[in-house]
Order: sequence, then structure tokens, then C-alpha cells
Amino acid sequence: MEDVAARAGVSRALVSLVMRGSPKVSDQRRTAVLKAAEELGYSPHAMARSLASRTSHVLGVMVSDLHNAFFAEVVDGLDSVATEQGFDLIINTGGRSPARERRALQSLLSFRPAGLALLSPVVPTADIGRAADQTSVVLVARSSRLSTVDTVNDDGERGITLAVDHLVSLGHKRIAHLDGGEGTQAAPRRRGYLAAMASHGLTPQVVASEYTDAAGARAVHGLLDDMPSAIISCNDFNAVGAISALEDNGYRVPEDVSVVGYDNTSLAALRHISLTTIDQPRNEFGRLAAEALLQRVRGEREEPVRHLLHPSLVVRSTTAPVATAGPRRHAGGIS
Amino acid sequence: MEDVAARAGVSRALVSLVMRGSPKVSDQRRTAVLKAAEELGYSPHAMARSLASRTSHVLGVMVSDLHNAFFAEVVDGLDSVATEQGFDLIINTGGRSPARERRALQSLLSFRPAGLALLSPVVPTADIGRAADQTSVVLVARSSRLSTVDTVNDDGERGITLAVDHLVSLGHKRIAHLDGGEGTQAAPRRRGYLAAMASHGLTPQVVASEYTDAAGARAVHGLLDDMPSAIISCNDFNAVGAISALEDNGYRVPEDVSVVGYDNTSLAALRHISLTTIDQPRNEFGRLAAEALLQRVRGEREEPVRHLLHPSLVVRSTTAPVATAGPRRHAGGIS
DNA sequence: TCTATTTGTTGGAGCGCTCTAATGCTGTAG
DNA sequence: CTACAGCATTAGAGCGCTCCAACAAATAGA
Repeated sequence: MEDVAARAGVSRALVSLVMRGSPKVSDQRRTAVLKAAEELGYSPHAMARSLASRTSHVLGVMVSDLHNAFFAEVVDGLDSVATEQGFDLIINTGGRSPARERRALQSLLSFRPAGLALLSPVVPTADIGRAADQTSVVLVARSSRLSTVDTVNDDGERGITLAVDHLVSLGHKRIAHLDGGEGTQAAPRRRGYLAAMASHGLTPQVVASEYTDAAGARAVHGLLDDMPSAIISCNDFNAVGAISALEDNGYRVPEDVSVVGYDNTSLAALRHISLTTIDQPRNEFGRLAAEALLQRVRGEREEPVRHLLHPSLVVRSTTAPVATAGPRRHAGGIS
Repeated sequence: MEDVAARAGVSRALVSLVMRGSPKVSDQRRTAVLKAAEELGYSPHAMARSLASRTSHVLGVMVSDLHNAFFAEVVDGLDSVATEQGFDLIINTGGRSPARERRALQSLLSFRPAGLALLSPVVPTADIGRAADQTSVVLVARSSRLSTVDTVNDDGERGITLAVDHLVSLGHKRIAHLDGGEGTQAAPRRRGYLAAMASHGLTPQVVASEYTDAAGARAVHGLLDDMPSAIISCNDFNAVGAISALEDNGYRVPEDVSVVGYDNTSLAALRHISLTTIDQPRNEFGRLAAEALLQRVRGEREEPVRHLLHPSLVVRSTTAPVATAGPRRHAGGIS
């Protein structure tokens, strides 16, 4: 900076003003400074800057699991809003392990970010509360009653209701739900299923399962004796596992059994899979999370905000009208 | 820090020593300082620290595309080595857009990281060279002749050779390659295919395609008149698209046509897909990249290092011995 | 006993920047 | 011709820390 100032024949303070895009600089000096900076390959030192200004233009993002493409779109949303408002993102990952996640949190916090977005974190609430004492925090895809944090979630009850309504409109009456167990958001989805079935006067059937394709396949094996005409999985992975097990056992999808997933991952869109599923507005999650953070940064809001977004139904090729003769078994299928 | 020093009845410098775990501190003072820090909820300010020490314990990572799970495992590898050596990771993403990637690079650089890992970057070489002037840089899944950067890649020629050899050992003679076009690493894969076919005395058939499932399906449509007995796709997505198109057109996989992918993504492992594919040691990519960076940071090495890792064949259910009667068409298949 | 050496501790400078208050400068009004 | 805005510019203090050289106290060697 010293060098740039010398080269442009001005003071350090003036360089600082130019780098921050202050309007109180004559065009002549501004271009001189910019030219000198360019020639010297100078770019401001973000840390020194935030140390001196006691403010940060950085938003921290903790992605619980980088392997899950779900979060990539949330990050896209965060990124577009942040960039728009002149904020930088720094991302860290927790790998779904509370210990590693805690380290990631600590690392992020040590940069003294203006705000912190936690995407589906698995750390205990106490850790989140502690982080919230140091900076603004928004939780995505995890709810919390902490009065100091904002949350952005989808309305899981409503999402499952869409799935049930869709299947009922196709004539299905025996609709099973492969449950997400302890997983995040499994509870509202289960609740939504039970409520929707009840509202149609149908008998619910909840099958214990998990958020993996192997678990979906196992759950289907447990249903072989008495197969429902439709299955609503707790997520897309689970649905793909279920479809695979169905086909292995001679059931055709969707002719014999309809299957609905949840999340609308890129997997679901593959033409080989073409899964009917429930879409969450992931990009919107990111945008709202960033907005929530920035509102707090700008001091526009103190009270926590709770966003509950509307999911939507994406119909593809794994759902069809219920077979008139009811489900039947075939020889063959895919090997 | 001032407060902690006062509370513990020592100087600021002593607090600094304790926080850095220096051995040159008496146990008595150490515990006193730790106690005071605990009571005051003090934790050192990472930025001030690195500003003062002119050293950074941060490695920057630029992930070109967060949507691709390939990179998640590379990051895992980076993370484990970095953590082991007391370094923190900050991640940023470029979304496969050169402009956004450039911004990400700039942002990362403004934190003055000790090193920078670029995962499959799409920015021009010149930008990479400029970054390399400021800090150590390692390129993953992108080669470069820049003498100032290290690189970590897989041996694509060898990978495809594994695929060809596997198919030949199953009796296949007509093996087509769905080409990745301009995509990264498409060239070595194509070269490997041509060389391997030649070494077996077979006639190569390169079909123009791309790294997407739709492109894989399109390429298969172009082959319908005269279907080979085996297909090697440029990556897993392409292979899944190809399989889908094959089945739509009455070909069974693997009975009529064998298909091999590349990358061994989580997609390939799904039981519904169960794709024979070529695995790249992604975690190892990350580990080696981190090692390369840290070697430079510690001043152990000046000359660039070029890692070329061995891919391996993962046999699943989409390859089988060539049908004795040659490929034939069926009615039906999956709808 | 007195000087070396080691060990533990400290003040103060400085990392690269921002911010406040003060400076010099023009231009307009009295 | 002085007075006083109003503006662009700058010196200097300070952000929270590390590092160095200097120092006091304890230990060792003569």
C-alpha cells in the first residue's frame, strides 16, 4: 500500500479511500492510484482491513456435507446475494461429524465473519447458541427454538401432503411411507403423511427406514408379502433404493407400484431414473439465509425470523394411475 | 487479551506465549492465564494473529463446481492432511464460470493463504500464474506446464486402457468410445482408448459426446443402426444416459451391450445403476495436493511436482461376456 | 564470592490497513 | 480584501496480535 501510494504520488490514506471506492476522491487521483495498484499487482489485505475497520465483509458458511448436492444450490443462492451486496463467502465443511463440524465452526468464527450460515448442522444446540453470541447466525434445513438465530426451512408436512394428494388423485389407496427415522426433517414429513392420509380417510402405513438407497431397498423387502400400490420415500436416495428392490422382485415401476421421492436432487432428474419427487426451493433457501444475515448485519432487525418455504411436486415417470387389477407380480424384470 | 493479562496479573506478551502453547512458560502462570481466558471467554483473533506473525495457517481451496460430488472427496483428503498439520481450510466456489471463479480466486487470495488448491479450475492459465506469484498453488484434475505450480492428476490413458482390457477379456471386439469432447481430461482418455484398441488389433470407434447423461443418450441413438457390443463412456453421467437409451431401445445391459463409465461417482455405486467404472483415487488427490502445498510452505521444495495417480477398475453389473449370438434386439425392456 | 549461563518474563515496535481530526485549497459571499 | 464555507487530501493513532531485544531471577561453574 505504501508502495502504491508512493508510485501514485499520494498518501496511504488516499489509496485506502480509492480501494474502498469512496466518492470523495478526484477522478484524476483515482485513476492514478488504480494504475499504480495494477502495475504493482496490489490487492488489499482482507484481514488487515477487517482488523482495522472492526467490521467484516465475510459471511461464513458451514456445509454439513459436501457430498450432498442439495447444499451446492443453497450455496449458490447465498453466493449470489452476498456478492450483490459486496460480501465474500468462506465455506467450511463438517462432514456430518459433530467433532469435525465443531472444528469447522471454530475455524469460521476465528475469521470474525459478519454472519454465519449453518447448513443442516449436526452439532448440539449449545454450540450453535455459543456461535450466535459472537455473530449473527442463520440455520438452514434445521429448526431451532433459539431466540438468537434465524431459520430457513421447507414445509415438510406440506411437501408430503402434495405427494399423498398426487397419489390419491391417481386412484391409490394403499400408500406406504418409508420413514427417515432420526434424520433431519424426518419428523415433519412423517407428521404430514399421517395427517394427509387421515384427511383422505386412508389407513397409514409407516415403514422404518433411513436416508440411503440401501435402507430403501431393505424397507421394500419387508413389504414383499403385502405390497402397497404406492410408496412415498423420505428422500430421493431412499426412493431409488426402493425402486431397485421393487424391480429385482418383479414389480414394475410405475405400472405395479408408484414411487415418490423427496428433495428433487439431480439424481431424480436423470432420465434413467426420472423420479417423481418433491422439490425444495434450495436456491431460495440460500437467498433468504443471506438476506436474513445481512439484515442483522445492517442492524435492521433484532427479532429472529422463521422462514418456512413451500415445496412443490415434480411429476416424472415413477408414478401412474393405480393398476385396475391391483398390484401383481411378474417373472423377470431387470436382472 | 489486555483484560486476560490484567486478570492473570501478567503481561500481554505472556498471554500470547500461553495461547501459542510455548514451553517457555512456568506452569503456575500458564494455568493462571488459561483460567483468566476461560472466565473471560477469550479466544485469539486469527486474523490479528496472522497479520502480526506474517504467516498464515490457512489453505485456500477453490472448488470449480460444488454440484459435483467428485470434489467433495478431494476436499476430504485435503482436510484430513491440513487438520493433521494444524492448518485450516477456507473453501470458495467458482460455479464453472470463469468470471465467478476469478472472483473466488481473488477473495481467497485476499486472505493471504499459505497455499491454494485449485480443483479443476476453468480460469485461463494466466490467472493461475498470477495467483502462483502470490502463494503456492497446486492444481488438481487440471494439468499445466507452469513451472511454478504443482499438479495432481489421474492417468486417464491408463484408466481407459483398464476398461478396454476388461472388455477384451470378456470377449468384446466391437468397443465404442463416447468421447468427452472439449471437457477436461477428455483428450488423454481418447488417446488411451485409441492406443489400447490398437494394441489389441481392434478397430476403434470414437463417437462425439459430452459429460452429461443427455449426451450419452444422444450418442447411443446415433449407434442404433449398428450397435457395438460394448461402450466406454467418458464419464459416469454419460454412461447412465447411454444405458437409459439402450434400454429404451430394447437392448439389455449387460446381456446385449456392456457399458463402462469413468469416475466411480456415488451414482455408479447405487444398486439401481451398479455401473462398472474406473475409479480415481480422489481422496488421495486431496492428500497429495495438501502435502505438495505444505512442502512448499515449509520450504522443503522449490521445483514443481507432477503427480499422476493410477486409476483402478471397479467391476459391477453393467459388463458381461459378449453374447455368443452377438447383440440382438428385444421388444419391451424398461419403459 | 563473583561472573557466566539459563530460564522466565516483559516493554515496545510493527504487521497492513481504517478512521478521525486536522490540513491546505479553491471559490463564493459579505 | 477578509471570512467562511466546502471539498479533496493527509498525518497519526490504533485494531489484536507476534516478535525481538532487553531484562530480572534463578542456577551453575570457577
